[in-house]
Amino acid sequence: MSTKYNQLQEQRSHLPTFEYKQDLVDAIREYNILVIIGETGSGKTTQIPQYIMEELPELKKVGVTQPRRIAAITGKFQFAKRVSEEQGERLGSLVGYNIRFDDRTSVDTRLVYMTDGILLREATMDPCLNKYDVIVIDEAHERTLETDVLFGLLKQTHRQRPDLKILIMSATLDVAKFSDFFGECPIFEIPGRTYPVKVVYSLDAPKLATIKSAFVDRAVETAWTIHTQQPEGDILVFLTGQQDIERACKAFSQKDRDCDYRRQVKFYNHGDGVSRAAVYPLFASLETFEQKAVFELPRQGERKIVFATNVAQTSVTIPGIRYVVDSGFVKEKSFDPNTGMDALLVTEISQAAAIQRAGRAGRTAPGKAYRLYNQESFERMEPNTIPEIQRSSLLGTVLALKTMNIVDVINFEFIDPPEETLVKNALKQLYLLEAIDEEGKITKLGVKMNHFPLSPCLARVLLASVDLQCSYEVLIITSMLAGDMELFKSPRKEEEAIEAEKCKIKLAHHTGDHMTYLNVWHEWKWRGKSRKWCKENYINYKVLETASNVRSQLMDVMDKLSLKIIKGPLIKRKKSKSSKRHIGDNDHGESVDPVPVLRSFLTGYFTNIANKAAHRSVFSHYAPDEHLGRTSAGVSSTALVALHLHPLCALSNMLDKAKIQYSELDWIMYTNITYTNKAVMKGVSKILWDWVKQGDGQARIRKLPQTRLNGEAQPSVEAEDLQAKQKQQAAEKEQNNIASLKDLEESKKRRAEEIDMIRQRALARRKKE
DNA sequence: CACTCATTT
Repeated sequence: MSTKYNQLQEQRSHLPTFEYKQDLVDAIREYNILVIIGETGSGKTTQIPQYIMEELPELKKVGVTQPRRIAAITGKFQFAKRVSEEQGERLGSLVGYNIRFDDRTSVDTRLVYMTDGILLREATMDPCLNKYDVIVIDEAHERTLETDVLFGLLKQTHRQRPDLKILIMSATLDVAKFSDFFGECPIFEIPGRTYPVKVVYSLDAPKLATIKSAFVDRAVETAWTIHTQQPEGDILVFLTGQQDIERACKAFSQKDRDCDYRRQVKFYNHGDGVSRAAVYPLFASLETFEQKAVFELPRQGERKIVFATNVAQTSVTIPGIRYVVDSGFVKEKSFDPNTGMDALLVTEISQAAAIQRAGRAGRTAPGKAYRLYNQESFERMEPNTIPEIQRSSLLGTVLALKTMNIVDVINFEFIDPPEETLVKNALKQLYLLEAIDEEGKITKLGVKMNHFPLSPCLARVLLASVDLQCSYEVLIITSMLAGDMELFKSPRKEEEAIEAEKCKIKLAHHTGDHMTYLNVWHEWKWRGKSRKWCKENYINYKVLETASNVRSQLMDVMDKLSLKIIKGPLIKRKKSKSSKRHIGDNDHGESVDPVPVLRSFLTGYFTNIANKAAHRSVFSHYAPDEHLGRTSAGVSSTALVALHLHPLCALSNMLDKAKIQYSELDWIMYTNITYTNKAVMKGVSKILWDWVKQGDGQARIRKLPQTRLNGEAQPSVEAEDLQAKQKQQAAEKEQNNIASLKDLEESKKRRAEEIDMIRQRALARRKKE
């Protein structure tokens, strides 16, 4: 061990941080808040926490956060393990890590690496973080939602516990902002170790906007030019999504097949003979084994060309990349508080992202980055990517803050405050879910909801299911929905696609997706949780595997809160001639009654209901009044936008295969909605209007105007007048509701305009400083 | 016939 230990110590002394060890230690001793700029390859993540342990014994417990688990486990989990070895200890004793489903710490652990989500959760329970003497926020430049909330909390904590050492570690982006936020604290800079990257701009593309329609083809062309004219080194091409990538891979492979390498490849030094291209797609939803190939070395005489999404920008590092092709675009999600929907749009990247993408070419040797846009376009880009907190639903965040008794959430000290409407939207939703009261204070129910690692809506559903006596079933469905990953695969080969459709139909429940999920779970369990069965039925094993983990975690929480897990009532299937066991049936030919299950879901999603148009497979959102989803013109925009079923929905499938008729559909509830080029619903089940009427959700909606959800002063007389007026309007609207749905056809044009407006707004939000 | 980038408790 001692030889290895000595070797490791020797290696440590060659890292760029080593030179600054004493200065760093002095700075940490002197200042309680410090910003550290550490470039890639400086060794900051592994070394600085160790310096604290070695030189500052009075600081007993050190917590270091990372934005992703992948960093804590695979690639860089090595760092928890590595640091342990460097300290001559076993992982989990002196040095450990704590991520969801995997806590590797003990009472003796001094240094713990964790995800920022874990620390945020701990902070909700103990805002002063009394357990720790040092908190290190690593990769702060990534500005995850969790990091941003932690910033605000740490600033508060600092006032109450000035002795807590706070270290903000970031790559060289926007650090003055961090220092300003933490009272102009000192900034410490450590150089990194990367190779120079030459940036090559496209000369014939005047504006980024003009290449938007053609960037895939242009990216393929550029990559091909590099492949045929540049010396050795692999190529990484940044595109936006699975479809782009698959198209690009196909086009590039075709060129590769058509090419006479001996004649056409100008610059060639892969040894002897003819070179070939090894083309790989890379995106997060790719199966693990498919992803693995990307990280293997190319065969002799081959050049690796990887077409990737943004995963390759931050989450994974591919060895051997010397050329980067940057399309200049990214698919970005942004939550629109006016409609309550996520927009997923192809948008221009920021300068910071462009720089980061280019940097991927210089990890192993000097490299080149080809931008498909010109320098002027680069200069006109936003300097930084809009932080996640300004384009996400803040439902969970606001619930967490309310749990910490922060009533005035609007004025919480965010480093980059989100738009007020974003916070207000979350406040209203939380009130409707009964998580906060009229005064904006957390309710008992809200406290319970916050215990669950779920979106507040799903947590509410789970709690409702306990009262409705079907928590066993709802727990399963909730676990499957929590990850929002695709359960059913959609293979690209035609024969396979047909097979996959058949499987989906076989597993489908007539009420829609929620019960279908339950069917899938039961079948999977029936088959001994087999991976083979998943493969044969075109089901994502990963989804069921994580659902299984989530389920046991949720069960622990339910136990702690003394919530009962109750099996729902069964219904007897009508006698059929065949003795074959039906999907979802038990051994006695009984199946789960869908009614209590769906009513539980409606408790959390009663605002997500829609009604089908007369003769088309299009739905119209039901907005009981303008408090949810309203535009400044006072028109409920969601109500005007046509909602579509996602092609993977059970109902959509059954409609296609004529298993059910359009006329059988009336009201539906959805758990998820996203704009791409239209509004698409996922997680859709049939419901009855009676259930909506019987719930107390509608009454709460009417009470909204008299609430003070951010702890504002008493409502004025004027507001009460407004409330009375709105009450009347709501009643009128209720009556006109059915009639107004018939106007759907007429409002088709307006809807198209609305969609356009919403997209414009999403883009404008990006543009806004 | 049209489909969701990336994270995480």
